[in-house]
Amino acid sequence: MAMQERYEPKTFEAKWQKRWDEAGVFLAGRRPKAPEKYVLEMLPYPSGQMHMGHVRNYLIGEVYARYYWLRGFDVIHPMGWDAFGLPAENAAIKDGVHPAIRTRENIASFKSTLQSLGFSYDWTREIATCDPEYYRWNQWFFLKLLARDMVYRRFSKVNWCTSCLTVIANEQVKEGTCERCGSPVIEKEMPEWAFRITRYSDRLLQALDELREWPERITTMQRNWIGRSEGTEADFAVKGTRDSVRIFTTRIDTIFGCNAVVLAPDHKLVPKITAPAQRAEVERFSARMASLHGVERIADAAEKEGVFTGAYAINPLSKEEVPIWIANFVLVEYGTGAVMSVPAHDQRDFEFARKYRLPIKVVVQPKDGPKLPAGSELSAAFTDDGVLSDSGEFSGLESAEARRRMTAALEGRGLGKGTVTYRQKDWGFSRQRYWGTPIPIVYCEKCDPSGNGIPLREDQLPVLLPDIDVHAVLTGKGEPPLAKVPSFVNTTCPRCGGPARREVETMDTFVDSSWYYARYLSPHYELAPFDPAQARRWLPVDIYIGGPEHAVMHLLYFRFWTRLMKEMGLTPMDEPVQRLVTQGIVNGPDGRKMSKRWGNVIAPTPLVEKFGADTARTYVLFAGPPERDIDWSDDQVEGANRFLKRVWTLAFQYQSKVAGAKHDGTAEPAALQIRRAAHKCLKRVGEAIERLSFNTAIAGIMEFVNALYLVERVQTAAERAAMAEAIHILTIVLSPFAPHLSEEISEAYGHSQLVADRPWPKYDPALVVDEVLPYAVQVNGKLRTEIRVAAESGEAEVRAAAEADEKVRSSLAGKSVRKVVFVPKRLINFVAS
RNA sequence: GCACGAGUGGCGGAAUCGGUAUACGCAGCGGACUUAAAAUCCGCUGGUCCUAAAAGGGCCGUAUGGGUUCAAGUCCCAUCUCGUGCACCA
Repeated sequence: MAMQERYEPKTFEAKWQKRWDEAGVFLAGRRPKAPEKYVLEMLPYPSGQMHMGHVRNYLIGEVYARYYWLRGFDVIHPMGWDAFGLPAENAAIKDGVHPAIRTRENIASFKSTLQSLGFSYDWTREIATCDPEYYRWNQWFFLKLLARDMVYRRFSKVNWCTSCLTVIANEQVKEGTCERCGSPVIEKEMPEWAFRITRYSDRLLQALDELREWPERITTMQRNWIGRSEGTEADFAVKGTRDSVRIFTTRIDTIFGCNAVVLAPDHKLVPKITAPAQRAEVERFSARMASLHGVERIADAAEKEGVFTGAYAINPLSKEEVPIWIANFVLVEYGTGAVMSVPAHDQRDFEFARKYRLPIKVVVQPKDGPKLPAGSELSAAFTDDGVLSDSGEFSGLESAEARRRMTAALEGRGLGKGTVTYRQKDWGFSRQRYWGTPIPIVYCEKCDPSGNGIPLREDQLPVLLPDIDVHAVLTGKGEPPLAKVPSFVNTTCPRCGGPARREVETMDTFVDSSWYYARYLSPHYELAPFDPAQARRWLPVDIYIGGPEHAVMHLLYFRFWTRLMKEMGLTPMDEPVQRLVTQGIVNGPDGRKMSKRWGNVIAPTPLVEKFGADTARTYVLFAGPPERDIDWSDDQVEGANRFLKRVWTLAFQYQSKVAGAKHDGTAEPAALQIRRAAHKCLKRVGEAIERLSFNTAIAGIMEFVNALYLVERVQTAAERAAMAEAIHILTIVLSPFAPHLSEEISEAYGHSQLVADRPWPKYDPALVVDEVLPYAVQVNGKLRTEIRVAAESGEAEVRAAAEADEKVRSSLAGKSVRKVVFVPKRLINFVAS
């Protein structure tokens, strides 16, 4: 079939998409004996409009997946939809469109856009988390985890809008008011369901060391998030009572410098210990702190404020009496909600002591250097470790040793212990939302008078999300939406069969995304969330690609869930993902983040219309390395399109002349030159793709095409065969990037087999080494000239050739060579004086 | 404040293990083709100095200042700027 002269991608891109689909070339599992690759991109939330940032994310996995298919692997490259969630529900409150309808439309739009770009997904494995077929397994996991005591009910602070009378999300709180109605938002204690992820804090932290193919900044963020700190808890007896205050500190070595004990304003001992004379002031302060929204209390951070309670505590080691204060900077939810204040060795305590004129006592001296002045003379806290002074029997010890001995002393007297504290909290996962997975719990007054909740039996799953009258139920006000649906709420108790009420909260969508990667392996499996045999074959995921904004929450939950699944015997490994890639943002042409507000959003569809899918793909991948942000550039898009046109024109020009040409005779120099370029390209592109350097892979193909344009003569049988081979190699190396163009050319050259189903040729090692190499010649490290010598030359020959060079001779004139540094294949350096 | 990452031509970027800095693309300039333009193809393109110019050559140059080394964009120390994340965490 003759090619037409012009490159018109519109005339053939859809054809190839159909052919790939019909041939089933991207169906995972079609090479059961081959080694496997699991290529996964974070599943998208299908919002209204797909933009190029999504496309970039998926293209990284796309090229990788297509490459490994060519390399003979069995590849799974699935796509699905994170279909539950807040935006669809908020939109429904606004315009009354049922979230299910909107979500279905958005999915259809996303899917057709992805298909128009020629993505190699195995669509037979598509999942949507809002399908009962999927979310019933969230419910199944919930029941299993409840049985393993990994789920519990607790009270927790939520944002409560005083006008909507409902819980709102953090991102809906704007400067302490509700984004929707502008009314004040307060913190309110509400019951919620939580997973005991903190039982795994230590394991999740330790295993980060093993994740060598994760970006360091992601593992660092997870470390900080988990926030492990080793310290000591110590009991300060409250003078004149039987109570004691338990404090947490990482610097027990400074305890002899303690001038006060400071409690959180909402610490439970506060009302009990406050002296009558101080009561009014303490209550006023506590009330003011409670009325502040959490965000404001932190925003006000600079100013440290506190109030004396009138009570005194006894230092368990020094036996000194110190006052008990309450202060805004102590948080009830961290550590024990109480600290010892040591102003000489903690900057925050220092500022506090200055403000309220509390005594400052130095008890740690620098190991070397001058001694610290008396506490009253200090200008800032000394927070480093050092040597203890004025610390009774512990004086003279170094800080680390003192911490061990003091902790042991406290333990011995039953007044404390060494502990580990984590910043990470348990994962509260219940939401007062409609558009999520119903929690399979009922409340029965007869069987469960305390309202702990009765789990359903597995055979009662799934609890289906009821259809609703959107206007009546999704109001954004009052009770949770499901509470307004009597047919859902009213049910029977699984124990006594009497009347009962269903749990009306739904699950956080992070539950959906914690295990979806395993569901792709057997998306219609009915006995369990997925088939463990498939898990053994495909897991862990080889490469996982997504935005760095998911560094902590999603990726920690995802790791946590993987451990749970292993303990349930479902999966073989501790960690879900071998290699993690976090891709950069695609900014608008103005360098600002794409957003409707700036009107700088670039959508894929018009681009595909104008230039074709292959240009869109090639541009995005050529623009920069995957992890870096890029600014959209229309000029560079034109450049990518020009390159593909050049490929087309090249193929067009040689089609009638070389298609099908074969020759295996002796290598003629002109033919050899073409073959060298082709095989070097093959090597370079393969290596670049493996290290995800797609921009240099494309640069390598461009250089190859440029070289083919400079070929002057293609006449002999050997030359024609070399050109035919070169164009064949070109279609292969180009196919992960511009697959439609590759197929079209390949077909025109008489190949009936799809490029997507052909092997990546092995490069010929003999063709990728040069016969003559350029050597840099340096004198004292400065470049003087470049010489060309036979590739197999050793140091002596290169040196002789270099010394024969005119410029080198003049540079060395009058000097004696003291040393010669020879780097094979690169350079020779004369060190002379 | 703490942690992490980045800083290379007019622009996007390349340099994989310490070994010829600026590959490839964009923009710009020149040429070919054309009545002309566009498109296409070919070539040039870091700064500065020597020279009328060319050829040729010298010096400087990867945020800044030091250091290690025969050799530094790359390693070490300090500083500046930008980005991201976390933040009264005891």
